[in-house]
Amino acid sequence: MILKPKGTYDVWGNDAIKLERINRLIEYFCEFYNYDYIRTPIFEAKDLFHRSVGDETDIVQKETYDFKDRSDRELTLRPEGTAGVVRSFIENKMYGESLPKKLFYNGTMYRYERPGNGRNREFTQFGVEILGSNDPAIDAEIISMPYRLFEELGIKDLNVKINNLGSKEDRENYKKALVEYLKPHLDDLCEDCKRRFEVNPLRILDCKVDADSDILKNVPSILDYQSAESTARFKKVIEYLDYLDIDYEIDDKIVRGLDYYDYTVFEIVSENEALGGAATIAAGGRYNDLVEKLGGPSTPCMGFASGLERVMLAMEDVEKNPLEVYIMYVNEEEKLKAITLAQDLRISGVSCDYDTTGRSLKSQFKEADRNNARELVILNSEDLKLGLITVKDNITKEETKVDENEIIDYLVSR
RNA sequence: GCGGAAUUGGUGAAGUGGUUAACACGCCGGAUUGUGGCUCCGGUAUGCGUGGGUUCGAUCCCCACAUUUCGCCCCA
Repeated sequence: MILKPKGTYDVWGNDAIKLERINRLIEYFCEFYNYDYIRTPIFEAKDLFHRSVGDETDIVQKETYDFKDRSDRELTLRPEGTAGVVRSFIENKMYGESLPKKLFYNGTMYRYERPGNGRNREFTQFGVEILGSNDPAIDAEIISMPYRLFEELGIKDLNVKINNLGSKEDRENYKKALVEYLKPHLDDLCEDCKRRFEVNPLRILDCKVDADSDILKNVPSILDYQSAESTARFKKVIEYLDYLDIDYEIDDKIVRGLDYYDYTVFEIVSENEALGGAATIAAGGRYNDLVEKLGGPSTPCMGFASGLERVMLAMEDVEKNPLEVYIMYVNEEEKLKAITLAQDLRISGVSCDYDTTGRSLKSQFKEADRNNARELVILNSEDLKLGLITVKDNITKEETKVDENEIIDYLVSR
């Protein structure tokens, strides 16, 4: 038997029902928030991700699927969605149109990782990007939109964590202060943090091992190293979130793993057993320098991405929509009637089905119940001769004999 | 990339170096000669992750690989 490649998975059964529901809600939300759908290629030039996500990040260092095509072009399966959208924004000169450009995408991403619960090599992200506005109201919308979406999906125990990384200069100033502070304590940090100290000291804030140590508890806060302008901006974001009635928690230890973030960054976390405790189901932030860095005009942007596999895990099981009509028959004459009746009902907008495995009538009843059928049509040769069809309400168990010519209208009306 | 655990039928699972690998659920059929969901009876086609090895003999022991899962790393 040939098995699916490691880190991939099939969506079917209850997961498929969940995914359909999520996708429908995404489209519904995006329409009402005025986002336009964008689809970009699943593979892009390798350089795009090196220059956007960052050469030194783990994602690019060890997780991308890189390959050469037959003409030796260096390509990479997209590990995230923002880079492609920004590339498309520049390449198609969308900056020439009315701004801001509000876009959403929903598709598969690829990272060569160790698979685990809610973590796959091929996974699906839904995300939103707003290009061309630095209004703090955008920040508030980018945070509140997925939050409301998750609420609508019935996900409980949502928690927003938010931080302000400020401008590049703000971060450089902070980095200096942080290094200064940590230097004398270096020996007391875990091995990973010693490495991070050299490569990317900001990420030490993320460390789980040392999180409870006094060293990290007393670490200088990045919020104290912001310019007046950045601090005022962040205050506005917070104010808007308050007005939108979003629960959040300012966490000055959040630094994201992608290099392009600045100013507002956030995570939406779900406390959920299926996810093994707390798991980030969406995250994002501002990236005001990225468009320029990739060769476009200076354009402030913000976006988020949400891993649909994790969203599915955080959701309760969903019931399949019940079947409206199940048609039962035993002999060939009745079967002919069943087939034509089924077609007529389906065209009339009534969902229905009938047996095709030669089951006994008893089993057909069971199958109808498995489909949660609301109405049972029980075909009977004797009745058919009189032009009658028996309909049984599967909830009240009441039976009615309906004239053959009125059966469609009768079932549509119910 | 590092470390641990797991892998038995449609599903959940018990079990043993040697004739028919339990039990439960599900499913199918019958009792009910065309109206079920309860009950009872019966059935469920060469099934022990894959490939090697040890052995007279392996589902059970050894090795490798694959997949899943937990922790680390990282992230959605």
